[in-house]
Amino acid sequence: MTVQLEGRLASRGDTPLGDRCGIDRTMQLIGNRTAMLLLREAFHGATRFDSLHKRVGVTEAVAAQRLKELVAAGVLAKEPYREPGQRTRHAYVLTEAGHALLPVVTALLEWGGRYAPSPYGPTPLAHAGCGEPVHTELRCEAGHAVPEEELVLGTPLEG
Amino acid sequence: MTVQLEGRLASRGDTPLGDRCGIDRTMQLIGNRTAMLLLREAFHGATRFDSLHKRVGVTEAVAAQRLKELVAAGVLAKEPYREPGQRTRHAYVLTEAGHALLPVVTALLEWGGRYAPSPYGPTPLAHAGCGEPVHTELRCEAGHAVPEEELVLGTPLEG
DNA sequence: GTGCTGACTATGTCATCGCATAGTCAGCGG
DNA sequence: CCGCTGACTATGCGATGACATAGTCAGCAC
Repeated sequence: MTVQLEGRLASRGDTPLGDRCGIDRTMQLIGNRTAMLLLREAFHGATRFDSLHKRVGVTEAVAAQRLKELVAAGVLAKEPYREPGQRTRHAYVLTEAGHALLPVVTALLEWGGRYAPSPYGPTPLAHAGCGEPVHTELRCEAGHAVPEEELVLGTPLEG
Repeated sequence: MTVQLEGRLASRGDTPLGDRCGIDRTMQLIGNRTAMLLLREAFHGATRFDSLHKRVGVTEAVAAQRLKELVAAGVLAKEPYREPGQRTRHAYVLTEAGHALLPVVTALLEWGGRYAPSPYGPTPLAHAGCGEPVHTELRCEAGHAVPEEELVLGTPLEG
């Protein structure tokens, strides 16, 4: 019923993990509502400050602050671009680390659609190739779907 | 390079999504560091208040508050139990909605291990069945791995 | 060089989240 | 019924995050 633990983790008693844990570090970097919503819009293809702040629905000050943090975290990069007849502007684009956050974003989206339903209903994800619904799930490199009770957590401190 | 949008979402201009978005609702319910860390410990099998608050490393007041919120959100349930020779206590156990958060937690863990590295190294996930490393990824119901550029987002407001 | 627009920055205020310390409360052992 | 322990609750304070309003700044159009 719970994740299996290995090595030092298995008998850590009640000592806190602190920043040994990747969840903690991730949440400290990008674990707030506004950052996630900015990422959502980045995945939707929004790149301009104006568009991002309006679509997320926060004030410019907050958007500027969060975007600065996301750039500092290496999740977004500021790239100069110029449209014809326009001055040079900066686009916020997802870095590799940013793109790697897609499972986080989709997992939050799926869960919210199912367990925090709204009058608007869930937002379905689909595969462009075959049209089938898409889910965020655990798979091992051998291709097996991994249910919770078959998940083993190693410890980073040994070996 | 970005998620493809369908229907009303495709041309929403710069209007905010607000709580039409499952990401937003999820983040409002459980989108803070302490809640995620409490869930981490719940997945590790911790059920008792004392254990949870110590392992997460927050004060009792904060743990009590967050646990109350998680119970209200339907993610944890308080269940009475009695050990022999002990008085009745309450265990915090994951509900079905709570278990459904596993992909969120593992996605955060994986990302942190890779892109917010610590001196302790990443925490590897493995499949108990075959020993292979496990990843949180997007799959369609036909079994295809879905890369970002093949992901289509529907809109909840039509049909 | 004036105006316009996109992209911020500044200020002030309020709510939320965290910490630290201290207090409460229930019930079993003695 | 006294004390201990686990599980909270209360209070006070500082940091963070949000909002609203207003100001700045760069550069192209004219």
